Amino acid sequence: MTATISREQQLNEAEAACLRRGAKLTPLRRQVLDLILASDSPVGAYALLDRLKADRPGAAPPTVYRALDFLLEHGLIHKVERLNAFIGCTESGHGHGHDHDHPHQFLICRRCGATVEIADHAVADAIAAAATRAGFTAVEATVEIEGICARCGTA
Amino acid sequence: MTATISREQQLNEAEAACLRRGAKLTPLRRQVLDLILASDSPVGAYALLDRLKADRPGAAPPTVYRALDFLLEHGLIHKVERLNAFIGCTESGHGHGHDHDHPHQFLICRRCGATVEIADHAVADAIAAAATRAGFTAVEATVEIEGICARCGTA
DNA sequence: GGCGTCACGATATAGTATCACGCGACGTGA
DNA sequence: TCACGTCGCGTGATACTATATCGTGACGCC
Ligand SMILES: [Zn+2]
Ligand SMILES: [Zn+2]
Ligand SMILES: [Zn+2]
Ligand SMILES: [Zn+2]
Repeated sequence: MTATISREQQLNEAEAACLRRGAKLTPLRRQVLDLILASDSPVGAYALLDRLKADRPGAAPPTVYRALDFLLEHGLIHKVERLNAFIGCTESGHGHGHDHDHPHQFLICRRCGATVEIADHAVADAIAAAATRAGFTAVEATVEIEGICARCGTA
Repeated sequence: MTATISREQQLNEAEAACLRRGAKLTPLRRQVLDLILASDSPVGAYALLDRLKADRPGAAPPTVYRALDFLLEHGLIHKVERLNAFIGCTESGHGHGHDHDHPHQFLICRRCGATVEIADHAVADAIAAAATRAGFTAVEATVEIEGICARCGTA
């Protein structure tokens, strides 16, 4: 399990997921997603724009933001608020496909910048309980944990 | 308990807390903190700047960002990442003073924008446990829960 | 063919945050 | 008393992030 999936394969799965939802993963959107998946840490919109310009000289901020909006909307990527950057969703292709908005948390390494997505039920439950206790109806939660990753901690 | 504290009193407590830490709550910093406490929802840096300009025509972005950095560093305010805005820490004056960096979470109402800080131990513990399980050393966590507040939910 | 929707190009602008330089106030020790 | 370092802040420029607006061509539908 947790076998490494090729980017090509991820893209194809994403395309299929979009079709199931009645949406289209156009070449542009596919390319932006590919650029995000190709990076091992979260990528900023303007970094994407720069890379995009190599292929599409006419690309401008709205070009990339529109693609990002689409990918976010369909759960193919997430935004890391602390970094103003975007990262591919790793919960796809592991059984339950792309939820539109599944509970997730990020572990962000201060030293190397590596950011991994986890989906911890205990955290999600504790958050839901805390919200309820405060008379609050939780819809979604941003959880971004900063610290030192295993690789950097043992080095 | 949880008696309402006047802003004046909060400011004086903040000043005392700074002194204890060997820092100075200068008039400028005090004024920025006052503006933040005066708002019932998180305030953006440029909104603060506009209000600051009434008193200090020369104020510029660095003026407010330097004050914000100081206030953040000393735990007097927090940043709400989802909103790019700042809010006073409500854990002060309730016994344990201003921790430099205490665990906290935000409940952000989608309808009215009201944002309240909570300090739920179960959430903090669940996050610490999840991080440990992943071999990650957590240092601090951003937790921002979006939904509908009690007031808006019952209306 | 007329029409609505959608994806995208293109230009401009808004909103958020930092850099770099300088200067005066203050404390400290020679 | 003076040289020196630190700190707080003024000031101008710049970088970085995100959105508004208008136009146009492709496509599906009737
Ligand atoms: Zn995900
Ligand atoms: Zn690391
Ligand atoms: Zn607080
Ligand atoms: Zn509300």
